[in-house]
Amino acid sequence: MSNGPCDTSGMADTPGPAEPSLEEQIAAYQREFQGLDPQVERVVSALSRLNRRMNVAYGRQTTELGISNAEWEVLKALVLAGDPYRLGPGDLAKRLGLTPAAMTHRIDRMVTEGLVTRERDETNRVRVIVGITEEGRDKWLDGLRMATVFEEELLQDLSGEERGQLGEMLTRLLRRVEEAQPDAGGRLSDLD
Amino acid sequence: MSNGPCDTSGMADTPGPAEPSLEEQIAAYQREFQGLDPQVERVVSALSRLNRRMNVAYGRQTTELGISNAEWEVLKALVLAGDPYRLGPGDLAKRLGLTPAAMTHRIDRMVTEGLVTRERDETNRVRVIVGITEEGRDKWLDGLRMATVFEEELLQDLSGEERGQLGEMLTRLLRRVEEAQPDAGGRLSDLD
DNA sequence: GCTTCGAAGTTTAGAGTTGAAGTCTTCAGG
DNA sequence: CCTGAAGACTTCAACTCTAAACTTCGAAGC
Repeated sequence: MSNGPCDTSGMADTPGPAEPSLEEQIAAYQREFQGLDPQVERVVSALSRLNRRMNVAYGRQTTELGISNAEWEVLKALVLAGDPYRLGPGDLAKRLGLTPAAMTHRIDRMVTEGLVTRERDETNRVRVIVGITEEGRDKWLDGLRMATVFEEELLQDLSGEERGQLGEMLTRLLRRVEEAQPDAGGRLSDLD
Repeated sequence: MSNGPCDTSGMADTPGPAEPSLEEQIAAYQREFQGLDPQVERVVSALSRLNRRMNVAYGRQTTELGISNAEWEVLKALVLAGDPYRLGPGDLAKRLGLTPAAMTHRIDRMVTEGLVTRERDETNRVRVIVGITEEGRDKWLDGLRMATVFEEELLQDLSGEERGQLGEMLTRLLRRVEEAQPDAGGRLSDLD
Protein backbone atom coordinates (compact mmCIF):
# COMPACT_ATOMS: atom_id res chain seq x y z
CA MET A 1 0.00 0.00 0.00
CA SER A 2 1.72 3.11 -1.19
CA ASN A 3 0.77 5.36 1.59
CA GLY A 4 0.48 8.89 0.36
CA PRO A 5 2.73 11.33 2.13
CA CYS A 6 3.16 9.31 5.24
CA ASP A 7 5.68 6.57 4.70
CA THR A 8 8.87 6.98 6.58
CA SER A 9 10.83 4.23 4.94
CA GLY A 10 13.29 4.82 2.16
CA MET A 11 14.50 8.07 3.57
CA ALA A 12 18.10 8.99 4.15
CA ASP A 13 18.63 8.29 7.80
CA THR A 14 22.04 6.87 8.34
CA PRO A 15 24.57 9.07 10.18
CA GLY A 16 25.65 12.66 9.86
CA PRO A 17 23.96 15.92 10.75
CA ALA A 18 20.30 15.17 11.24
CA GLU A 19 17.57 17.72 11.54
CA PRO A 20 18.52 20.43 14.03
CA SER A 21 16.62 20.49 17.30
CA LEU A 22 14.08 23.19 18.01
CA GLU A 23 16.55 25.02 20.25
CA GLU A 24 19.29 24.84 17.66
CA GLN A 25 16.98 26.13 15.01
CA ILE A 26 15.85 29.09 17.06
CA ALA A 27 19.47 29.93 17.82
CA ALA A 28 20.33 29.69 14.13
CA TYR A 29 17.50 32.04 13.25
CA GLN A 30 18.77 34.55 15.79
CA ARG A 31 22.23 34.27 14.31
CA GLU A 32 21.17 34.78 10.72
CA PHE A 33 18.45 37.35 11.16
CA GLN A 34 18.32 39.90 13.92
CA GLY A 35 14.95 41.27 14.77
CA LEU A 36 13.17 37.96 15.05
CA ASP A 37 11.10 37.48 18.21
CA PRO A 38 12.23 34.17 19.71
CA GLN A 39 8.94 33.79 21.52
CA VAL A 40 6.99 33.97 18.29
CA GLU A 41 9.48 31.78 16.55
CA ARG A 42 9.18 29.15 19.23
CA VAL A 43 5.40 28.98 18.94
CA VAL A 44 5.41 28.79 15.16
CA SER A 45 8.21 26.26 14.87
CA ALA A 46 6.86 24.02 17.59
CA LEU A 47 3.43 24.11 15.97
CA SER A 48 4.86 23.04 12.70
CA ARG A 49 7.08 20.29 14.05
CA LEU A 50 4.34 18.97 16.24
CA ASN A 51 2.06 18.69 13.28
CA ARG A 52 4.62 16.81 11.29
CA ARG A 53 5.15 14.31 14.08
CA MET A 54 1.44 13.84 14.53
CA ASN A 55 1.00 13.09 10.88
CA VAL A 56 3.79 10.55 11.00
CA ALA A 57 2.03 8.87 13.90
CA TYR A 58 -1.31 8.86 12.12
CA GLY A 59 0.40 7.52 9.02
CA ARG A 60 1.76 4.57 10.91
CA GLN A 61 -1.65 3.81 12.30
CA THR A 62 -3.47 3.97 9.01
CA THR A 63 -0.74 1.87 7.39
CA GLU A 64 -1.42 -0.70 10.05
CA LEU A 65 -5.04 -0.69 8.92
CA GLY A 66 -3.98 -1.22 5.32
CA ILE A 67 -5.11 2.20 4.13
CA SER A 68 -3.53 5.62 3.74
CA ASN A 69 -4.08 8.82 5.68
CA ALA A 70 -5.73 10.21 2.58
CA GLU A 71 -8.24 7.41 2.53
CA TRP A 72 -8.92 7.68 6.21
CA GLU A 73 -9.73 11.33 5.72
CA VAL A 74 -12.38 10.46 3.18
CA LEU A 75 -13.93 7.98 5.58
CA LYS A 76 -13.85 10.59 8.32
CA ALA A 77 -15.59 13.15 6.15
CA LEU A 78 -18.34 10.68 5.31
CA VAL A 79 -18.93 9.69 8.91
CA LEU A 80 -18.87 13.24 10.23
CA ALA A 81 -21.28 14.32 7.53
CA GLY A 82 -23.96 12.56 9.53
CA ASP A 83 -26.96 10.42 8.93
CA PRO A 84 -27.17 9.23 5.39
CA TYR A 85 -23.37 9.09 5.40
CA ARG A 86 -23.27 10.00 1.73
CA LEU A 87 -21.68 12.92 -0.08
CA GLY A 88 -20.92 13.89 -3.67
CA PRO A 89 -17.35 14.00 -4.94
CA GLY A 90 -17.56 17.78 -5.12
CA ASP A 91 -18.56 18.09 -1.48
CA LEU A 92 -15.85 15.70 -0.45
CA ALA A 93 -13.29 17.63 -2.42
CA LYS A 94 -14.34 20.83 -0.72
CA ARG A 95 -14.20 19.33 2.74
CA LEU A 96 -10.83 17.74 2.21
CA GLY A 97 -9.38 20.73 0.41
CA LEU A 98 -8.41 19.11 -2.85
CA THR A 99 -9.47 19.35 -6.46
CA PRO A 100 -12.41 17.42 -7.90
CA ALA A 101 -10.03 15.60 -10.19
CA ALA A 102 -8.05 14.25 -7.28
CA MET A 103 -11.28 13.23 -5.62
CA THR A 104 -12.28 11.22 -8.66
CA HIS A 105 -9.11 9.17 -8.53
CA ARG A 106 -9.21 8.75 -4.77
CA ILE A 107 -12.74 7.44 -4.96
CA ASP A 108 -11.75 5.09 -7.78
CA ARG A 109 -9.18 3.48 -5.55
CA MET A 110 -11.39 3.33 -2.52
CA VAL A 111 -14.22 1.72 -4.46
CA THR A 112 -11.95 -1.06 -5.69
CA GLU A 113 -10.73 -1.51 -2.11
CA GLY A 114 -14.27 -1.82 -0.89
CA LEU A 115 -14.16 1.19 1.44
CA VAL A 116 -16.82 3.27 -0.29
CA THR A 117 -19.52 2.89 -2.92
CA ARG A 118 -20.16 5.12 -5.91
CA GLU A 119 -23.60 5.39 -7.49
CA ARG A 120 -25.34 7.85 -9.74
CA ASP A 121 -28.14 9.89 -8.29
CA GLU A 122 -31.37 8.64 -9.87
CA THR A 123 -33.11 12.01 -9.72
CA ASN A 124 -30.23 13.95 -11.22
CA ARG A 125 -27.96 11.83 -13.30
CA VAL A 126 -25.10 14.31 -13.38
CA ARG A 127 -24.68 13.80 -9.70
CA VAL A 128 -22.69 11.02 -8.14
CA ILE A 129 -23.12 9.85 -4.58
CA VAL A 130 -20.37 8.33 -2.53
CA GLY A 131 -21.35 6.21 0.44
CA ILE A 132 -19.32 4.42 3.09
CA THR A 133 -19.32 0.64 3.30
CA GLU A 134 -19.41 -1.36 6.46
CA GLU A 135 -15.75 -2.15 6.03
CA GLY A 136 -15.04 1.52 5.53
CA ARG A 137 -16.81 2.44 8.70
CA ASP A 138 -14.95 -0.24 10.62
CA LYS A 139 -11.62 1.05 9.36
CA TRP A 140 -12.59 4.57 10.35
CA LEU A 141 -13.48 3.44 13.83
CA ASP A 142 -10.30 1.41 14.25
CA GLY A 143 -8.27 4.40 13.12
CA LEU A 144 -10.08 6.69 15.50
CA ARG A 145 -9.49 4.35 18.41
CA MET A 146 -5.79 4.26 17.69
CA ALA A 147 -5.71 8.01 17.28
CA THR A 148 -7.32 8.66 20.63
CA VAL A 149 -4.75 6.49 22.36
CA PHE A 150 -1.95 8.41 20.69
CA GLU A 151 -3.53 11.76 21.47
CA GLU A 152 -4.03 10.96 25.12
CA GLU A 153 -0.40 9.93 25.27
CA LEU A 154 0.64 13.13 23.56
CA LEU A 155 -1.18 15.30 26.07
CA GLN A 156 -0.32 13.25 29.16
CA ASP A 157 2.05 15.90 30.53
CA LEU A 158 -0.63 18.58 30.54
CA SER A 159 -3.06 19.02 33.40
CA GLY A 160 -6.75 19.38 32.69
CA GLU A 161 -6.48 23.11 33.21
CA GLU A 162 -3.54 23.38 30.87
CA ARG A 163 -5.35 21.43 28.20
CA GLY A 164 -8.20 23.88 28.43
CA GLN A 165 -5.88 26.86 28.19
CA LEU A 166 -4.03 25.36 25.26
CA GLY A 167 -7.22 24.57 23.39
CA GLU A 168 -8.56 28.03 24.06
CA MET A 169 -5.44 29.78 22.81
CA LEU A 170 -5.20 27.63 19.70
CA THR A 171 -8.85 28.29 18.96
CA ARG A 172 -8.18 32.00 19.25
CA LEU A 173 -5.30 31.75 16.79
CA LEU A 174 -7.42 29.72 14.43
CA ARG A 175 -10.21 32.26 14.53
CA ARG A 176 -7.74 34.99 13.73
CA VAL A 177 -6.27 33.23 10.72
CA GLU A 178 -9.64 32.07 9.46
CA GLU A 179 -11.02 35.56 9.29
CA ALA A 180 -7.90 36.74 7.48
CA GLN A 181 -8.28 33.79 5.09
CA PRO A 182 -12.01 33.25 4.56
CA ASP A 183 -11.61 30.73 1.78
CA ALA A 184 -11.29 27.13 2.85
CA GLY A 185 -7.60 27.17 2.12
CA GLY A 186 -5.72 24.53 0.16
CA ARG A 187 -4.85 21.04 1.12
CA LEU A 188 -1.74 20.35 3.14
CA SER A 189 -1.97 17.49 5.52
CA ASP A 190 -4.70 17.91 8.02
CA LEU A 191 -6.23 14.89 9.66
CA ASP A 192 -8.04 16.28 12.63
CA MET B 1 4.87 28.60 -10.94
CA SER B 2 3.20 25.40 -9.96
CA ASN B 3 3.57 25.68 -6.29
CA GLY B 4 3.77 22.30 -4.72
CA PRO B 5 0.99 21.58 -2.28
CA CYS B 6 0.10 25.19 -1.64
CA ASP B 7 -2.00 26.53 -4.46
CA THR B 8 -5.52 27.29 -3.52
CA SER B 9 -6.88 27.89 -6.98
CA GLY B 10 -8.73 25.29 -8.97
CA MET B 11 -10.47 23.86 -5.98
CA ALA B 12 -14.14 23.27 -5.71
CA ASP B 13 -15.38 26.24 -3.76
CA THR B 14 -18.67 27.36 -5.08
CA PRO B 15 -21.72 26.85 -2.86
CA GLY B 16 -22.99 23.94 -0.82
CA PRO B 17 -21.75 22.41 2.41
CA ALA B 18 -18.23 23.63 2.93
CA GLU B 19 -15.80 22.30 5.47
CA PRO B 20 -17.46 22.08 8.88
CA SER B 21 -16.28 24.52 11.50
CA LEU B 22 -14.18 23.36 14.40
CA GLU B 23 -17.20 23.44 16.70
CA GLU B 24 -19.32 21.49 14.26
CA GLN B 25 -16.64 18.92 13.85
CA ILE B 26 -16.20 18.39 17.56
CA ALA B 27 -19.95 18.01 17.91
CA ALA B 28 -20.01 15.49 15.08
CA TYR B 29 -17.27 13.46 16.72
CA GLN B 30 -19.24 13.38 19.95
CA ARG B 31 -22.28 12.23 18.04
CA GLU B 32 -20.53 9.41 16.19
CA PHE B 33 -18.20 8.16 18.86
CA GLN B 34 -18.86 8.34 22.56
CA GLY B 35 -15.88 8.29 24.80
CA LEU B 36 -13.91 10.96 23.01
CA ASP B 37 -12.51 13.71 25.24
CA PRO B 38 -13.67 17.00 23.70
CA GLN B 39 -10.81 18.86 25.33
CA VAL B 40 -8.23 16.63 23.67
CA GLU B 41 -10.13 16.70 20.45
CA ARG B 42 -10.15 20.48 20.44
CA VAL B 43 -6.40 20.74 20.92
CA VAL B 44 -5.60 18.22 18.22
CA SER B 45 -8.06 19.53 15.65
CA ALA B 46 -7.11 23.15 16.21
CA LEU B 47 -3.44 22.26 15.88
CA SER B 48 -4.05 20.57 12.62
CA ARG B 49 -6.25 23.25 11.13
CA LEU B 50 -3.93 25.98 12.26
CA ASN B 51 -1.06 24.30 10.52
CA ARG B 52 -2.97 24.00 7.32
CA ARG B 53 -3.84 27.68 7.34
CA MET B 54 -0.29 28.65 8.08
CA ASN B 55 0.98 26.64 5.17
CA VAL B 56 -1.55 28.29 2.89
CA ALA B 57 -0.29 31.67 4.05
CA TYR B 58 3.33 30.70 3.53
CA GLY B 59 2.46 29.33 0.13
CA ARG B 60 1.00 32.64 -0.94
CA GLN B 61 4.09 34.43 0.19
CA THR B 62 6.54 32.16 -1.56
CA THR B 63 4.44 32.27 -4.71
CA GLU B 64 4.79 36.01 -4.57
CA LEU B 65 8.54 35.50 -4.57
CA GLY B 66 8.30 33.26 -7.61
CA ILE B 67 9.33 30.11 -5.77
CA SER B 68 7.54 27.28 -3.98
CA ASN B 69 7.37 26.42 -0.29
CA ALA B 70 9.48 23.40 -1.08
CA GLU B 71 12.21 25.55 -2.56
CA TRP B 72 12.08 28.01 0.30
CA GLU B 73 12.62 25.16 2.71
CA VAL B 74 15.81 24.18 0.93
CA LEU B 75 17.06 27.75 1.16
CA LYS B 76 16.18 27.83 4.84
CA ALA B 77 18.08 24.63 5.53
CA LEU B 78 21.16 25.99 3.80
CA VAL B 79 21.09 29.29 5.69
CA LEU B 80 20.42 27.71 9.06
CA ALA B 81 23.23 25.23 8.49
CA GLY B 82 25.60 28.11 9.16
CA ASP B 83 28.83 29.40 7.89
CA PRO B 84 29.89 27.75 4.70
CA TYR B 85 26.18 27.55 3.81
CA ARG B 86 26.73 24.32 1.95
CA LEU B 87 25.27 20.87 2.42
CA GLY B 88 25.16 17.61 0.50
CA PRO B 89 21.94 16.34 -1.05
CA GLY B 90 21.80 13.57 1.50
CA ASP B 91 22.00 15.99 4.42
CA LEU B 92 19.40 18.20 2.87
CA ALA B 93 17.11 15.25 2.32
CA LYS B 94 17.48 14.26 5.96
CA ARG B 95 16.79 17.75 7.22
CA LEU B 96 13.76 18.25 5.03
CA GLY B 97 12.46 14.76 5.59
CA LEU B 98 12.29 13.55 2.01
CA THR B 99 14.02 10.91 -0.05
CA PRO B 100 17.35 11.47 -1.79
CA ALA B 101 15.65 10.96 -5.12
CA ALA B 102 13.31 13.84 -4.50
CA MET B 103 16.21 15.97 -3.39
CA THR B 104 18.05 15.32 -6.62
CA HIS B 105 15.15 16.59 -8.67
CA ARG B 106 14.50 19.54 -6.40
CA ILE B 107 18.11 20.62 -6.65
CA ASP B 108 17.97 20.22 -10.43
CA ARG B 109 15.18 22.73 -10.60
CA MET B 110 16.73 25.12 -8.17
CA VAL B 111 20.03 25.10 -10.00
CA THR B 112 18.36 26.03 -13.28
CA GLU B 113 16.49 28.77 -11.44
CA GLY B 114 19.71 30.12 -10.04
CA LEU B 115 18.82 29.62 -6.39
CA VAL B 116 21.56 27.15 -5.52
CA THR B 117 24.75 25.75 -7.00
CA ARG B 118 25.78 22.12 -7.32
CA GLU B 119 29.43 21.09 -7.45
CA ARG B 120 31.36 17.91 -6.85
CA ASP B 121 33.55 17.71 -3.81
CA GLU B 122 37.19 17.70 -5.03
CA THR B 123 38.46 15.61 -2.12
CA ASN B 124 35.77 12.97 -2.40
CA ARG B 125 34.24 12.84 -5.80
CA VAL B 126 31.26 10.77 -4.80
CA ARG B 127 30.07 13.70 -2.79
CA VAL B 128 28.10 16.59 -4.15
CA ILE B 129 27.92 19.97 -2.46
CA VAL B 130 24.95 22.28 -2.74
CA GLY B 131 25.51 25.96 -1.99
CA ILE B 132 23.19 28.90 -1.88
CA THR B 133 23.51 31.73 -4.40
CA GLU B 134 23.14 35.39 -3.64
CA GLU B 135 19.74 35.35 -5.28
CA GLY B 136 18.77 32.34 -3.20
CA ARG B 137 19.78 34.08 -0.02
CA ASP B 138 17.83 37.16 -1.01
CA LYS B 139 14.71 35.10 -1.65
CA TRP B 140 15.10 33.40 1.68
CA LEU B 141 15.37 36.73 3.45
CA ASP B 142 12.37 38.19 1.63
CA GLY B 143 10.35 35.13 2.54
CA LEU B 144 11.40 35.33 6.15
CA ARG B 145 10.43 39.00 6.36
CA MET B 146 6.97 38.25 5.01
CA ALA B 147 6.63 35.30 7.35
CA THR B 148 7.45 37.36 10.43
CA VAL B 149 4.77 39.87 9.53
CA PHE B 150 2.23 37.11 9.18
CA GLU B 151 3.30 35.42 12.37
CA GLU B 152 3.10 38.60 14.40
CA GLU B 153 -0.39 39.12 13.02
CA LEU B 154 -1.33 35.57 13.89
CA LEU B 155 -0.28 35.98 17.50
CA GLN B 156 -1.57 39.51 17.98
CA ASP B 157 -4.41 38.41 20.26
CA LEU B 158 -2.04 36.78 22.73
CA SER B 159 -0.32 38.69 25.49
CA GLY B 160 3.39 38.27 26.04
CA GLU B 161 2.70 36.00 28.96
CA GLU B 162 0.29 33.89 26.95
CA ARG B 163 2.80 33.53 24.15
CA GLY B 164 5.29 32.23 26.63
CA GLN B 165 2.83 29.75 28.07
CA LEU B 166 1.78 28.58 24.64
CA GLY B 167 5.35 28.10 23.50
CA GLU B 168 6.20 26.25 26.66
CA MET B 169 3.26 23.88 26.39
CA LEU B 170 3.89 23.16 22.72
CA THR B 171 7.54 22.49 23.46
CA ARG B 172 6.49 20.04 26.12
CA LEU B 173 4.23 18.22 23.68
CA LEU B 174 6.96 18.16 21.09
CA ARG B 175 9.44 16.69 23.52
CA ARG B 176 6.96 13.99 24.39
CA VAL B 177 6.31 12.98 20.80
CA GLU B 178 9.96 13.21 19.84
CA GLU B 179 11.03 10.75 22.46
CA ALA B 180 8.28 8.40 21.40
CA GLN B 181 9.39 8.81 17.79
CA PRO B 182 13.18 9.13 17.83
CA ASP B 183 13.62 8.92 14.08
CA ALA B 184 13.34 12.17 12.21
CA GLY B 185 9.90 11.26 10.96
CA GLY B 186 8.67 11.59 7.42
CA ARG B 187 7.93 14.63 5.39
CA LEU B 188 4.51 16.27 5.63
CA SER B 189 4.52 19.98 5.30
CA ASP B 190 6.65 21.71 7.80
CA LEU B 191 8.05 25.12 7.13
CA ASP B 192 9.04 26.40 10.50
C1' DG C 1 -39.41 22.54 -28.39
C1' DC C 2 -34.74 24.37 -29.28
C1' DT C 3 -30.85 26.79 -27.67
C1' DT C 4 -27.81 28.46 -24.25
C1' DC C 5 -25.76 28.55 -19.92
C1' DG C 6 -24.12 26.59 -15.82
C1' DA C 7 -23.04 22.86 -12.65
C1' DA C 8 -20.97 18.14 -11.66
C1' DG C 9 -17.69 14.75 -12.85
C1' DT C 10 -14.26 12.84 -15.56
C1' DT C 11 -10.23 12.80 -18.55
C1' DT C 12 -5.65 14.29 -19.87
C1' DA C 13 -1.08 16.30 -19.49
C1' DG C 14 2.47 17.74 -16.50
C1' DA C 15 4.80 18.44 -11.94
C1' DG C 16 6.66 16.26 -7.85
C1' DT C 17 7.40 12.32 -4.87
C1' DT C 18 8.50 7.52 -3.59
C1' DG C 19 10.92 2.93 -3.72
C1' DA C 20 13.91 0.19 -6.10
C1' DA C 21 17.60 -0.50 -9.11
C1' DG C 22 21.84 1.25 -11.01
C1' DT C 23 26.41 3.88 -11.23
C1' DC C 24 30.40 5.54 -9.44
C1' DT C 25 33.75 6.22 -5.72
C1' DT C 26 36.14 4.99 -1.59
C1' DC C 27 38.09 1.81 1.59
C1' DA C 28 39.48 -2.64 3.71
C1' DG C 29 41.34 -7.17 2.95
C1' DG C 30 43.69 -10.76 0.69
C1' DC D 1 47.07 -4.71 -7.15
C1' DC D 2 42.49 -6.78 -7.24
C1' DT D 3 38.30 -7.69 -5.22
C1' DG D 4 34.23 -7.00 -2.55
C1' DA D 5 31.42 -4.20 0.42
C1' DA D 6 29.51 0.09 1.71
C1' DG D 7 28.23 4.81 0.78
C1' DA D 8 26.40 8.84 -2.07
C1' DC D 9 23.94 10.17 -5.63
C1' DT D 10 21.19 9.42 -9.80
C1' DT D 11 17.93 7.11 -12.86
C1' DC D 12 13.59 4.77 -13.69
C1' DA D 13 8.83 3.36 -13.22
C1' DA D 14 4.70 3.92 -10.69
C1' DC D 15 1.66 6.89 -8.12
C1' DT D 16 -0.90 11.15 -6.57
C1' DC D 17 -1.98 15.62 -7.10
C1' DT D 18 -3.07 20.04 -9.91
C1' DA D 19 -4.82 22.69 -13.80
C1' DA D 20 -7.30 22.82 -17.72
C1' DA D 21 -10.08 20.83 -21.31
C1' DC D 22 -14.02 18.03 -22.06
C1' DT D 23 -18.66 15.52 -21.43
C1' DT D 24 -23.01 15.23 -19.77
C1' DC D 25 -27.17 16.62 -17.70
C1' DG D 26 -30.55 20.05 -16.03
C1' DA D 27 -32.69 24.65 -15.94
C1' DA D 28 -33.94 28.78 -18.13
C1' DG D 29 -35.17 31.89 -21.84
C1' DC D 30 -37.15 32.80 -26.15
